[in-house]
Amino acid sequence: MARQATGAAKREAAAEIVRDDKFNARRIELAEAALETLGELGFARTSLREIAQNSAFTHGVFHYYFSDKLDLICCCVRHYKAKCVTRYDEVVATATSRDELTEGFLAKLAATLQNEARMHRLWYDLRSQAMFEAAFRKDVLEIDKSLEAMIWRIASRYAELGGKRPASSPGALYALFDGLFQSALLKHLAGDKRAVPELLDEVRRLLPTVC
Amino acid sequence: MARQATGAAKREAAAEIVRDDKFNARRIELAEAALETLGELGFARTSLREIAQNSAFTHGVFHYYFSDKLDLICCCVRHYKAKCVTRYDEVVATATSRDELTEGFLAKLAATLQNEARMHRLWYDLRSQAMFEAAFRKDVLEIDKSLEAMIWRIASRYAELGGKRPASSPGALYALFDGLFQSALLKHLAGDKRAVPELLDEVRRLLPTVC
DNA sequence: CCCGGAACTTGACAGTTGTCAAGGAAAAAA
DNA sequence: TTTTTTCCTTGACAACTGTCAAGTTCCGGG
Repeated sequence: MARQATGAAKREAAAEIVRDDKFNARRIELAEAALETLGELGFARTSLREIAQNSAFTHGVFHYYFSDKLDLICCCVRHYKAKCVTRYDEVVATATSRDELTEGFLAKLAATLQNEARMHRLWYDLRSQAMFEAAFRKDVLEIDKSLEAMIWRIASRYAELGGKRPASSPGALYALFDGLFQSALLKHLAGDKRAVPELLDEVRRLLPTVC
Repeated sequence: MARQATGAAKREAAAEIVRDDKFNARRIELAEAALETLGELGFARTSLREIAQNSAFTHGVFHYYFSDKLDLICCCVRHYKAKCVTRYDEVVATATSRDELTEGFLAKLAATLQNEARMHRLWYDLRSQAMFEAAFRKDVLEIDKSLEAMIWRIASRYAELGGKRPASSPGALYALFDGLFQSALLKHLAGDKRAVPELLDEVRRLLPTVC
């Protein structure tokens, strides 16, 4: 009897896990669809109906899987993070010289700026929203910290390959690169063709002086 | 007859100028009122009616003086600029040593972060909006350039007082300080008491290394 | 096969939005 | 004063918003 009960309980628990997994998988599907529209229109102009229309889902589904709009967008932000934070890790892991690391980093940087401009402007948009909407802050601050760590890994490795140590704090380094990227992104979106090469030049010049 | 016509034309032109001045003055009054609500709620959550309710005006006036919502907000941004860009000029003009400049700069920086957090989060919000809304780009890029020049004036003076030259480009310097400020602002708004002192420490440490 | 619940659709709701037009008040011109 | 122009208020409009509840479809367990 006890065994049976345990068996039933186990099966039930397993079923619940499966259900939860399915539930979460669907949430991520929906979040990914939402990110498309958010990246296109920005937070201010994006409505749930617009998201639904630009996707294969109806607007009701979003309310089945998310308690409200903020919940959906928080999920989007968290999902975005996972993709973003490991972008340069391969370059860091495989580079065997300062030059190799520099060129690998710059190549990815340029590709990101050109091919994923929409996702990144959304990131800056949501980070600004976090200054108004407390519900976003926890996730945004966490992502910011992850990005800072990502930059720090690059800088540390770069310094290591030159037998040095980074010359400034993780916070300052991240501020520098993030500021440069943000500025270049805006110029790029404004149609300035020099934005990308100028960013690359600037970073190329800066790397040896900060690490 | 010719004299009369000229006189009449002159008088008419003068009247038109007066009318324009009054018109522009009113626009700025309205923009200033709008900035209050925008700073409180952010771009996404601010409606014309909300702006009107938080001010002494009715919502119709805004449509009398502005062609549409974007026109109003562009005017707000432009007006904001004028206030912002000269913030540190007095310190730069009066400081007679590196220490004096440093302390004056840091004092103003801390005061800005604490007392004008709302206006500055609005600036970051609108700069992000410019990545989506082309109508904002021209003004935003122009302000960004003015801010870069403002930082450059500080750095140049700081370097000059030490008999040196700034060690990096205006763009990189602005990116660095802007990035640090943005990050500190977010932390400050999130209730992190260490945000302000940490920003000051970081800037104090950084200034001698970049100039 | 059937049935119960999960997954999803649809339509409606109350409230808000930007915009505009008709009209009144106030000021300037005559 | 009267007339005309400027300035502003008010109310209405259609469209859109987030939310929800009633109903439908689908699927797995019994």
